[in-house]
Amino acid sequence: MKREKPKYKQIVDAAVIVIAENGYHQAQVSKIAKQAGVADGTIYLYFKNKEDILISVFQEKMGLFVENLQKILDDEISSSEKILRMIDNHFRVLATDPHLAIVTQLELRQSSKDLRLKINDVLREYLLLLDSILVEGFQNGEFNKDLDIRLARHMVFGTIDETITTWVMNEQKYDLLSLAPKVQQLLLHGIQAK
Amino acid sequence: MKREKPKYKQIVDAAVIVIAENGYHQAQVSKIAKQAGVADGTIYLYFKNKEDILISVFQEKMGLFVENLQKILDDEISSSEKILRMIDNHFRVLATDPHLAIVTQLELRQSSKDLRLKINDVLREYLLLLDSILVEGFQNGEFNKDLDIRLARHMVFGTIDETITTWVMNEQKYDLLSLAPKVQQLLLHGIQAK
Amino acid sequence: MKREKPKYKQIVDAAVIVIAENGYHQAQVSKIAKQAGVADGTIYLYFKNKEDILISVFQEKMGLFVENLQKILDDEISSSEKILRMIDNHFRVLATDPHLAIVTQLELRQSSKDLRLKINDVLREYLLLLDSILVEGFQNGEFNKDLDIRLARHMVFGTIDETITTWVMNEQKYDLLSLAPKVQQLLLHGIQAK
Amino acid sequence: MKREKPKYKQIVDAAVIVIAENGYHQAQVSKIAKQAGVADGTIYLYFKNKEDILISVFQEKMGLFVENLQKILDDEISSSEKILRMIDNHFRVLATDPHLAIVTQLELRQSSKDLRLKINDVLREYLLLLDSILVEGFQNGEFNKDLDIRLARHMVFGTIDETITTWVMNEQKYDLLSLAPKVQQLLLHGIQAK
DNA sequence: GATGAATGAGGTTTCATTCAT
DNA sequence: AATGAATGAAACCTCATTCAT
Repeated sequence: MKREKPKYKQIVDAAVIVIAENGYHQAQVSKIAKQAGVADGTIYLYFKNKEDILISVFQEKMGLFVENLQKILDDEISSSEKILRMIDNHFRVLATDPHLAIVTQLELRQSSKDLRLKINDVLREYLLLLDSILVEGFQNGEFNKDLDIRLARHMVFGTIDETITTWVMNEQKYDLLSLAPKVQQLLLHGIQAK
Repeated sequence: MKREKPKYKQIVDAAVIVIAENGYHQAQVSKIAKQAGVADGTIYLYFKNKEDILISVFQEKMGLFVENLQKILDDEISSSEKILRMIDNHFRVLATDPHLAIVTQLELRQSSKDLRLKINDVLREYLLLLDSILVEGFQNGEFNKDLDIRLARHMVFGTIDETITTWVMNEQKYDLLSLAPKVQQLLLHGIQAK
Repeated sequence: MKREKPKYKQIVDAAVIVIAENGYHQAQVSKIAKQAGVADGTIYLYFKNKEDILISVFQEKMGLFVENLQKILDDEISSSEKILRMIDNHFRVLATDPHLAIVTQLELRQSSKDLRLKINDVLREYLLLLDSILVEGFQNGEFNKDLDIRLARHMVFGTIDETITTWVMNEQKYDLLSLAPKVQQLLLHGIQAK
Repeated sequence: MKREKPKYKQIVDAAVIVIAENGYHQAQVSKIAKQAGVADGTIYLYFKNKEDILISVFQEKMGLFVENLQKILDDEISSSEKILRMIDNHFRVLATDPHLAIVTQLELRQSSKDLRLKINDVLREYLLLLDSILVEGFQNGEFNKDLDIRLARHMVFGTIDETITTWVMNEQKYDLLSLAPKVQQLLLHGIQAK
């Protein structure tokens, strides 16, 4: 399993840094290799091509979100509490890793449609977990039954994403985490049963 | 004023079509020129460079949104009704022009960070109008005063954007307009005073 | 018709010189462009890709052989005389253009199987003309009827080719043309009716 | 003497198979190593570099031709009969080993001029034996004294080579050996005294 | 104003070879 | 003797932009 080898992770981490600092279109393979401390050719022992590096970046890092969210789902807490924690987790992961925030919110979105479709496959897993919280909330009466689940998901994810993207675009000048409670309140108010 | 000359609009319209049909990275200047029925060099009589074409696309087309939204603001109706109409307008414009929907939701997002910052300047005008509705609603007691205006704006715009992007990614297979009432209900429920 | 433009021929001629002087694998597109006095990109206005340059070299230059051979065929002379003149023409063209001789006999043969198959299509035209001389000679009784036409063609072309290749490999140190009469005698003796 | 070690032959045989099946330009050292069942690095214990493998392929396999031809020369038979047997041997060896035929007639000819000059050194031994038959034939009056020995050699080898190459290019679809008698007749007719 | 031929910088990927184990 | 992970040089082609006509 290649992704357990240290160099695999070295290269993925290097890619995040290089993309964040130089921008997607200036993130040449040679730069990533240099940052990772390996030769250009070594990259191709661990990745099929450049696109494969970028997908791996997303998979590896998105894994953090999914893994944490999975744990949240397993806890015996109310659906509302799960939404709260999910938002907190989402904000916290990106607030903790400024490079990663730039990469996911701005840079990786410049990738070709092809690459973004693959990235979406990774994202889908995350959104499915979100859906399962929403479904649970509908069933136990915490959330408003009249809601369309798809739209509720759009609202939760769209609000989070827009909030973080704006924060990144403003060069992370203010404290993202301190926005979490208000976003939580806003979204819960939007979906909770009256 | 160059942008009143017929060729200016010809080229902007050609750009929308070429980008929608070929994708952002396959939208070469020569293709746009051909589609517009002018020579490559002619493009540079009307635009400073390629980026300038893309910004103009956004400005020209965004104009539709802003213009309509301005009219809505001028009407003597409740703030809630204004939000309703704004959402309807946003959905309607993009549902009516499939090429434009592809360009704004998918293709232009692949542009460089620089370009997207400039696109955001254009978008800001639209978001300021949205803000003015929200402020009005707070002041006249229609909307929940506890809300952070910035976050409320993220929620409204993020939800709309996420909903439309998902619709475009699904190849516009279902009827977008029929989702408008539910999105309206969802968002109003989220921001209205209790 | 691109191949009537002067730059097309400029580039083809430059390619012959660069390949002859540097060898097939050292004939980079940039070198050919420099020799032709044009920018690298200009090459691609006239040729689809590098392979296309090489095929064109062969087509353009092989054209000399075929054109001359066609004229010989049209003359009202004996079949033996036609063979004589064909050999003379073949030797003369290559003896006159040392660069071309290196390219056709040594360098172009290093090309990939794909390219060589395309080169063979060009060559086939030439061999068909040779066949038509042989057929005529069989029919008018000048050549030995027992001969298999395919093998006779192999003998004529194989002998000529081997003779010239050896001459090129010996750095064209001796006079190729002076070998022509003996090759003619040898081949005619081999195929003439007793 | 390294070339007596089993791995030396293993690698040479692997090279023939890999080149025949993948083509010269797709015959990477790593593929040859894999086919031979050794590590990449092991190749370099037996060969100086990749070119050395290819020269060795030619030397080892050409040995078959030379060895057989040497035996033919030692027989007490007429010079014409020796030519007959030489042709038969040449055809037979390649008809029997389709991989080898592809390698010698098509793939190795794509090698660099340098490599081909070295291959020619190997070939020279074979051509010298051919020359000795021709000289013998001139001296004992079997062959036409007027012939230039060099050109006669070109004719014999060129015809054989052209015939076999055409056969390989036609994917060895017809029976090569059955052409031998006609080629023999053709060449003998070309060189025999009248 | 309009043309379109010409420009030339820049990056991903392959693969022969090495060398620490 | 044998391994195989690591190296790093090298080149084709695209396309935004210019400028002579």
